[in-house]
Amino acid sequence: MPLGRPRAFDIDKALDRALDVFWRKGYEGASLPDLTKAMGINRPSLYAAFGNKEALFRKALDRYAEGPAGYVFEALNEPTARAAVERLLFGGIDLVTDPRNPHGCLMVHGALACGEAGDCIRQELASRRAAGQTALRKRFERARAEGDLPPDSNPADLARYIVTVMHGMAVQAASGASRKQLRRVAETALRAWPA
Amino acid sequence: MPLGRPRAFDIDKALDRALDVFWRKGYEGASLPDLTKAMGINRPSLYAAFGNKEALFRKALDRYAEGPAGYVFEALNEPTARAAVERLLFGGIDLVTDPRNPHGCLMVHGALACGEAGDCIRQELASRRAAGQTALRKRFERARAEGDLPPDSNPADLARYIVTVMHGMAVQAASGASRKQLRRVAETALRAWPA
DNA sequence: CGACTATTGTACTAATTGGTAAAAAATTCC
DNA sequence: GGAATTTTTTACCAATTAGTACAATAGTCG
Repeated sequence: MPLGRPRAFDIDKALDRALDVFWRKGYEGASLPDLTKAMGINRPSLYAAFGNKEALFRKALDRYAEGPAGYVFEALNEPTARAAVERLLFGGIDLVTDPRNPHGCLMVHGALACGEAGDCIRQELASRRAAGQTALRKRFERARAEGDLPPDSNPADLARYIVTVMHGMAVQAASGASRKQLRRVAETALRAWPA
Repeated sequence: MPLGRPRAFDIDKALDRALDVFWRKGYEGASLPDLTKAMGINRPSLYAAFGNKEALFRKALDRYAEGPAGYVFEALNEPTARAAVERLLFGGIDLVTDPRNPHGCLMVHGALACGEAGDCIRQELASRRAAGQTALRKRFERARAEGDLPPDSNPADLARYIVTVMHGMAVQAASGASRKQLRRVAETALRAWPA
């Protein structure tokens, strides 16, 4: 039980609200009034609890990775590369078209192009996307070593291809594509999968 | 020869500079000082010549569509659907990785997520992307009617798939992917093409 | 109760945002 | 050489940006 006046809001719920705002408007597009209003707190409370806008975004990003985007880790643990890819694609579609959330992917459109103020976050997102791609490549390398993928397949190329399709689908979702439409995209994309 | 004091700058060159700034920073991320500095003019000249920031962006967008993105029209005029798709993919890669330009696609990351101020441009970009996808679908419908695509192929799905890959590659390019890497992505994507 | 500690609300700051008023300057028309 | 017209320059505006100082408040500890 901490000392001093108790915090009057649920810090996790507030973070969820902040995540929602960043998800919908991006890092630079989300203003502090937007955030504080959605979080139901005033500005000094935000700064006391989260640091500043950038730190708040990073915490929201962590929450995004562990929560909504958590399916990625499960996908990588599927027994076969094919199963992993299917789960990645269809799980990703469910995420970026979830009616309860803003459509699209925070890691893609949180800060894809921005002014100097957001450059640091832009790089952070790019490096997280790259990390995801690397994890997938490693999964494919393992699959090839296990005979799950043919010896002439290229894990790096496959990983980049799958990630490219996923990012493209995030753009599609942000533009209003439906879950059904994206599932057909995923099925088409899977036709490129090595036999 | 127009009346009054002659304009001291080349309006087309200025627009090219503005396009470059928007391309690199996005609509909201590009500030007026960014723009005027790059264009080499001061603010009232910008407003007199282009209207306002939004009108300037729209003109830059038109220029983008006719100039750098002009390959799309040529691609759609290729004799076969397969040739059109290849030209679309590899031409798009050349565009989004052109060392002379900011990496990525203005129509994708010009305003993917933003505050209320940019919402109008966000919709404009989404509708232009949709228009491109529709044009591709029509091209595929024609191809199927001509026997160039198998009767059981789905033009709408194929168009959405190709556009998705292209948008994904734009994200990849904005994150630093090389031309060579994206060409391998395109080759992988083409394995999904109907025989 | 009183000391201590942390959060809250209000009010503020300095810088930046997009946009403009008004005068000076450069050209054409008569 | 004016009069008319348009662009340039400088200076400004109101609104918004992220961030903070400070006093009031609400708790725990002794």
